[in-house]
Amino acid sequence: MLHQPRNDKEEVTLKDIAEAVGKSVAAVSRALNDYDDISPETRTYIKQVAFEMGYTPNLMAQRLKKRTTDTLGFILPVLSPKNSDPYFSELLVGIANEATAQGFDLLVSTCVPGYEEVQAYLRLINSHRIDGIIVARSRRRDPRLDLLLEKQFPFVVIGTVDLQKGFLLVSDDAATGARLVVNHLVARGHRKIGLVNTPMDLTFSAEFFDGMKGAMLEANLEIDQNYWAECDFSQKGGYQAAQTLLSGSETPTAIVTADDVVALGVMAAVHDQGFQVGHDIAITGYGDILLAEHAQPPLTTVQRSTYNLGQQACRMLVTKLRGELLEQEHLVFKPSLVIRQSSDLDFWL
Amino acid sequence: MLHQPRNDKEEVTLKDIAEAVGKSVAAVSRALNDYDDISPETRTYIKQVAFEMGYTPNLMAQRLKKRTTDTLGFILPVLSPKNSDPYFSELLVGIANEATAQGFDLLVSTCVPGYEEVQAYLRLINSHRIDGIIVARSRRRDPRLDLLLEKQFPFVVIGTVDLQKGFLLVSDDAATGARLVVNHLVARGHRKIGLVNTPMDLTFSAEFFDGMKGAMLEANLEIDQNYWAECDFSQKGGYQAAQTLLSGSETPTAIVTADDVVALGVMAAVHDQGFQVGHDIAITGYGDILLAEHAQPPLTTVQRSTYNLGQQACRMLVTKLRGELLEQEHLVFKPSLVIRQSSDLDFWL
DNA sequence: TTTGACATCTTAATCGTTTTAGTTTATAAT
DNA sequence: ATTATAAACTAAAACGATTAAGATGTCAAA
Repeated sequence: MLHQPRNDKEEVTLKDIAEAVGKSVAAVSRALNDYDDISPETRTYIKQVAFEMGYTPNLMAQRLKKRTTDTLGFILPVLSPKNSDPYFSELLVGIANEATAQGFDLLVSTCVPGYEEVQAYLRLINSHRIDGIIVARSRRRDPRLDLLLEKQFPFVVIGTVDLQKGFLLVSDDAATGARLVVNHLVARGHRKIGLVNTPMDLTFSAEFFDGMKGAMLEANLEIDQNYWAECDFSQKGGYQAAQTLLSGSETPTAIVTADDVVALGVMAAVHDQGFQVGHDIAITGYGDILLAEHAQPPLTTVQRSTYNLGQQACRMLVTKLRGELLEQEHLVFKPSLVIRQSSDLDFWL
Repeated sequence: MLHQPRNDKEEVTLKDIAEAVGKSVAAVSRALNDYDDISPETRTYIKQVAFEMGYTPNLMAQRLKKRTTDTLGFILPVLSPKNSDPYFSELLVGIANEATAQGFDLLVSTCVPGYEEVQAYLRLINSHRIDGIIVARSRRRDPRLDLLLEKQFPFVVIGTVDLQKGFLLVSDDAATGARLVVNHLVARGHRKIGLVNTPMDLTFSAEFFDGMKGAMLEANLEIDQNYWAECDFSQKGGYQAAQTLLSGSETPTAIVTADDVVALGVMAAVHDQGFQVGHDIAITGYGDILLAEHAQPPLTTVQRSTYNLGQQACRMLVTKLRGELLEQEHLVFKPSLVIRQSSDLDFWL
């Protein structure tokens, strides 16, 4: 008997298959799910017929019954419509790729950080839309984490090494990254080292700052108030921060930044003030985005495998959701320094 | 009678509310959905109790019953893990914001363009996960569109003006953009104008090329084979393309590109070859990404409201899905020229 | 012949909604 | 007193899967 793929609008259901093969709906369901109380012959026959009829399970029915959605949530913080942080793009790709590989869907929502944000998380976790959520760019005293912990909702955090370790965590090691940068600059003879940091309420920025401070102390240096600014993750922010940094009577010989995009802005400002980047003033970034390599001059930066951060975060969360054993709940990637010309031209000849 | 919000793990269902208020499940459902065969008093009472008990509808049950998912799909093409195109980031934010505003979820998947891609679309539309899909960066003879048309699946296309108009369409007008650029350069006295285009199988690139060719013809110019290259959407691609362009005996006095990120690469290459961007060689981009404004020198480019493209695409698709009247099925944004120093320094004094 | 074990299936309940087709009650019209 | 109409509800059947519990038949052992 040949079963045509149904090409009308009607959807093929288990019931249709059951009628076609002359068995019960339960038998068909169990056959398709490889239960062993269905004889091998019937099983292959049923699968064959299901295939011929073009059966695809109704996900909503499955999800209702199984009380699971096989979907992860990710909320993209959006500062301004145009602002597209390469960090989040890369993270998203890592997460989405891994989700697909694991058979999970990824639900993406957006939100401007602030009060609304918690509401957005609340909506997402209260409506059975998703099984778990990925939180990126964690903050100190992060209300999102409080909420998720309180609601006992599964989640993984990307972006800090040092939170109260009650949940899954994936991060690069910002402090070590900062140390690498400072050590490099100090070895080149720099002593007046400025900092353009990202907002200090982010755990990343705080850890970066601590790392830098530590490395500076070891070199008997400290972070001068006059060489210290803070800005958001944008080129414009970096540009403006650098302008104030350079407005004083003395200028630093090196400027460390906590983000590549910010560094690009700093480079532009330094250039516009008549300095030669890499010669008069060394500049470093963080992240090693694609643009860093082809900046003018190419940007010394800290390599962070953002894609892997997203991928591993997703993998860990899925593993946990499946109830499988997780070898480690905290994953920290060691960063490495990528030395390019923005800090490698001839100083102090 | 006071109904406590239930704080145990159990979910509040219509049945719970029904028992609490002493009415039937149907009455509760109808009350919450504002049917007019429930008396105003009961309706407000039921709503009150539902609120107090912390009721949130089970989405999967609703979706199963209503046979709709209130979810849109978007497949992010990913060339390489690190490659994060600002265009797609901005598009995504526009789409996601509008989806949220319309009460829709957004499902994001990734895929490397090619054979797999159609499979990814097929999976998505076959499994009742989404009600409609947003297709970006359309191609000539796009297999994705063939598939969607064949399956009669609702979708909207972003990125071309000129397809067989059987579906929803949102686009900027690349041809006009190219014309603006060429007219500007010609007015500045340029006659040897090179082109670094993006891949010609994209409708965008083809339309850009046509626009440029037309404008050149009107100025009695043509696109010289020696000044004509093609590359993918990356700074590296632009860098390499520009290198081949500049390797000949004669060099163009202006290089038009079809993408800002590519333009940044071209600028780097031009600079590295010892030319001064904006003075020796004018360079233009397309898109007006944030980085364009702070490039060195700031990049002349075509303003495209990518955020709005995403937003409107989403809005149109949702309107269509709701069965509401759509004033127009094709929306084309007129681009405008943003003149900056990369094409505006002193030539031909 | 009875009993148990096993393989292979079926019945029916369930998930939480929505919706169709009534039912009940009160009030108004005949 | 009967009938019609409307208001305010309810019962039960969906939606399409999964699954617990039970049924049936076959075969071997007691």
